[in-house]
Amino acid sequence: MNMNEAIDLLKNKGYKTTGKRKDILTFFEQADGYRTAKDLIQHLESTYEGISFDTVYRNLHLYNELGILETTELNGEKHFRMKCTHHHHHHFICKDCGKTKEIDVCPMEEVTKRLANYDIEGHKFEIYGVCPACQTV
Amino acid sequence: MNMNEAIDLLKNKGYKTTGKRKDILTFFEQADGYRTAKDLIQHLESTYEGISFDTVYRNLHLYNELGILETTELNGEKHFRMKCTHHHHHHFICKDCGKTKEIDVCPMEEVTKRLANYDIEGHKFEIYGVCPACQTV
DNA sequence: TTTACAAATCGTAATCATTACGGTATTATA
DNA sequence: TATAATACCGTAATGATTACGATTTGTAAA
Repeated sequence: MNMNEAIDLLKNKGYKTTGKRKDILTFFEQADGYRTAKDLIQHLESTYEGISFDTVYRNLHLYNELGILETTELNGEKHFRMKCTHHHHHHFICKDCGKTKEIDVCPMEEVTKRLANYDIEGHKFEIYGVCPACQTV
Repeated sequence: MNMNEAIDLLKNKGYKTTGKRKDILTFFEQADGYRTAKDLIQHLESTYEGISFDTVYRNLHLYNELGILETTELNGEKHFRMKCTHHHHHHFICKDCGKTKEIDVCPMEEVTKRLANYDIEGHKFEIYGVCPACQTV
């Protein structure tokens, strides 16, 4: 998902494309990794002083519902990033900068075989650590 | 990890084995799956009316540090279960009853190869859904 | 078995992320 | 440009978790 696809999606669904909505998309497009609501608020404050929590969280939820953003929970805080739409994969997540690296390994085919009578609704596979750019040594 | 191992560990480390601590262990031993702090408080209330949040959370953290419990974050709430100490594996987690099923599949060997310059500190692989016992059909 | 003291607990307040809401402003489009 | 639906603001409420001074309790030495 990118900026233009997201804006088209908003328009097609009848949502208004406000300046704040565009700026939120730009923020995540440039982030290239996971960011929190707090990160976003801090970023938006420079342009929109006193922006409301309501606006931020409402739009994060909207984008999540529309499949513009994907989310994960780390350290008791929700993190968001632009949704990867091209093919199924997982992520290494850098705990310092939040940037992600695609991992094209998924063991679900094998796992599904072993859970014959289970109703599988989803799965999560994430690798945590420090990316090369953030290593101080 | 089981009740007796946990109590021995507490004693060896110089922690006191109070009635509440034992009851918390019993609760998780019988749970056979993930439970929240709220679940635990509700259970303890029947024996210890007005038990303090401090007591509950302090002991959950202690048990987590000592490797008696393991934890995961679901729906914005921390969930705890007795730690599996025998060998490395992952879990299917039933969203209705919290019970888990061991999954002896872990793709980390392959993943490690693909993250040569990355400092890997941990990973999470969980499968979510409904277990056979909770399926209403 | 008392005593002494560190550890554990209580009762409650504070914190942090998130959600909710009534009133106002803005956007899309007719 | 008028209109109505949508978005936003300012702020209060919620829910999980953390924190803290005062009090109680286990443990082990005397």
